[in-house]
Amino acid sequence: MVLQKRLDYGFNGYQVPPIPRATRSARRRGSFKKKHEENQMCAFDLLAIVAGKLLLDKESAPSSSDTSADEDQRAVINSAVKNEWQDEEKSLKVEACDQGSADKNIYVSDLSHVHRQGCSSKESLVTENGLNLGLASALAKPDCEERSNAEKFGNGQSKSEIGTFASKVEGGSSEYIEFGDCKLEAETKRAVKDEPHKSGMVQSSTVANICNLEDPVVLDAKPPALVSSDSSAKVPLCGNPNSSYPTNQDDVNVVSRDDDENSSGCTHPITTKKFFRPAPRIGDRRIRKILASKYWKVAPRLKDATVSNSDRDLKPVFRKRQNCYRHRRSERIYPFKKRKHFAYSSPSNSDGGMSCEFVSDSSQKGSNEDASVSCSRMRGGQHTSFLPRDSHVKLRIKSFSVPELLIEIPESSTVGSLKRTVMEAVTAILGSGLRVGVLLQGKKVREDNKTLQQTGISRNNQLDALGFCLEPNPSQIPPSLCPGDSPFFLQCDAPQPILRYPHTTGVVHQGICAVPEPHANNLGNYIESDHDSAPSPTDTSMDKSTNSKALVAVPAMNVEALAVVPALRKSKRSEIAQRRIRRPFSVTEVEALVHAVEKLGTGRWRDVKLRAFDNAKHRTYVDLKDKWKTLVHTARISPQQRRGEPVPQELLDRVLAAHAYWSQQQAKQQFKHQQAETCLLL
DNA sequence: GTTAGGG
DNA sequence: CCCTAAC
Repeated sequence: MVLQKRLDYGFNGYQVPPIPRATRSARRRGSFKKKHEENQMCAFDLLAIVAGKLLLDKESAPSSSDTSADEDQRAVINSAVKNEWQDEEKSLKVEACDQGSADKNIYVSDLSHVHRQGCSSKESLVTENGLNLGLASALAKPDCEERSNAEKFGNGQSKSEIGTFASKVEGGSSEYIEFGDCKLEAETKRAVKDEPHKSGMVQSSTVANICNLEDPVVLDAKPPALVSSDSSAKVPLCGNPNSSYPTNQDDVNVVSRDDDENSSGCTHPITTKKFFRPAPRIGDRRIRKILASKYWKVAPRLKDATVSNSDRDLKPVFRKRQNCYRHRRSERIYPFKKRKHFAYSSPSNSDGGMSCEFVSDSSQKGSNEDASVSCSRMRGGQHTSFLPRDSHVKLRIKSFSVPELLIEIPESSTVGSLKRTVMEAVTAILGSGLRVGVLLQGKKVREDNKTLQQTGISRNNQLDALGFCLEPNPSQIPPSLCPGDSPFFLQCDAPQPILRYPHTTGVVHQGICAVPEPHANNLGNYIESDHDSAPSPTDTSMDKSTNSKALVAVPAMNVEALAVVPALRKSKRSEIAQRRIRRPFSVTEVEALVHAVEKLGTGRWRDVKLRAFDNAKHRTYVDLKDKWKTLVHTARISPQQRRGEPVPQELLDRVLAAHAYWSQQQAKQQFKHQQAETCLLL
């Protein structure tokens, strides 16, 4: 039997960094690190940073002036992180940053990373993803392994639940971080007078899931939707029913363009068909069990103030989750078809100098007045140079949730394998990069070049209507979509995309969150696969708009809802690979490749790389060799059989010609060799 | 570290 | 795009 579990996690608890697979050979070759560095994901990083901050924010509210508690917590986190990363080369360190009584935060920073990025250690740095992972792992333990460090956090602070810990992330802080091509700046500020925690993620049967059309069973299951119960939370719908994948290109993108693309000076927008191949029919007759997402929901919050203690909120959740685990027993893993799931590409790996920026303001609604316009708190220095000179819109993103996951795993799988599977799924999704969509009044704002003022986002009364959603990255995003002139603004209400993760299909269906509100009916989803393909019904969800699952970002007011952390297997971390994102060659690149091969011939891939792709860091000579291989193949097949961005026939002809020529040369060489040998023998 | 080829 | 063998 195959079990399908819908997993809804608060983003906070599920920040999984892209973990490169360190194969033995990779380690041996020392390419591990390089690969790792190549896998930068700005979009995700951004989110992780924000979420990570929240998660790590000082547990205690502004009232906390207990320095010893700070120390304790820091120590706890330190040990947790250390424990989590002990097998890593990097050293993590927890730092406490005092930013005023109301802004006490604890940061964990990967010093080496910081250093590498050239950031001043004095910056309020939030760790790279790694930290989040470590913490998440720690937090997850109570769930899957009895007690854990997570609880220690709380216990030491008279709070004993993760939720509580997470709920205290209200603190304000400023963060600056640079991820290669991405420069992020996040500023948050504690709103001292937060409204009572009243809302959280609750389930709503009114909102169905966006499910894989291929799986009627799943569709029928209609897992509960995750919606905000916070009446005050106006979460714009995320996603657009009509938004097929390509349209998303217009979405604000946190990532910068590819550097190597610039050399070509030409970018190629993704064609719709590329991303809409219908999910392969699997003929899956297995019975699938859809587990209500509630079991996986994170720290649901009760609307009424009766439950002010987030601890209480969390306990049930953990129990449920524990049950879930217990019920899953098996001995065999159904490994993910990872390649199928790494289809998203993240443009974040830009080699260029473009930097994107993210400014977040945490002003609460209660203190929104100060949130609308103000630049006074902008830090001086180099970072602000990326900020608009005019009035600043301050937004606050309380949390993001990881896109929904549907996982199939044999009943006979072990719990451990389930964990690994989930981990892989999450890693795959997040590791592939996320994009951020901006919604205003439920409508997607696609004009990336418009100013906030022009779109009306900057208007105070519109801030509440502003929403963000996470979307998996398309296989390729026109670099141009990340204009350096558009700083990123995010707000608290962040609906989250839903992701289906059927391992059998190898196709990820992505639904974008929707809000149960009647007017808010935007649904969007797309199918992504690692293959270029004919357009598939972009509306796996549209047809079933009612089925689309709503995952509403945690309302601005509750943060604790994010405490849920799925089981992470630190010990298996290294086994969870992060496949490089797929980055189809553009015609321009093909052109360059062909030209170089014409000149240098096959078999000199390193030279080809140096000659034509020297500044395209993500193109290794192996990539070029592989590309040539596929080019030759492509040239030989009929145009109808070709997929992906069409390569001009002229180029293909040259490919064949060059291939033939150099093959001949090679043959000649061999012949000569043989002759020489025979001569010697004679 | 490169190259070649299977997956 | 990954992985390995072979050099």
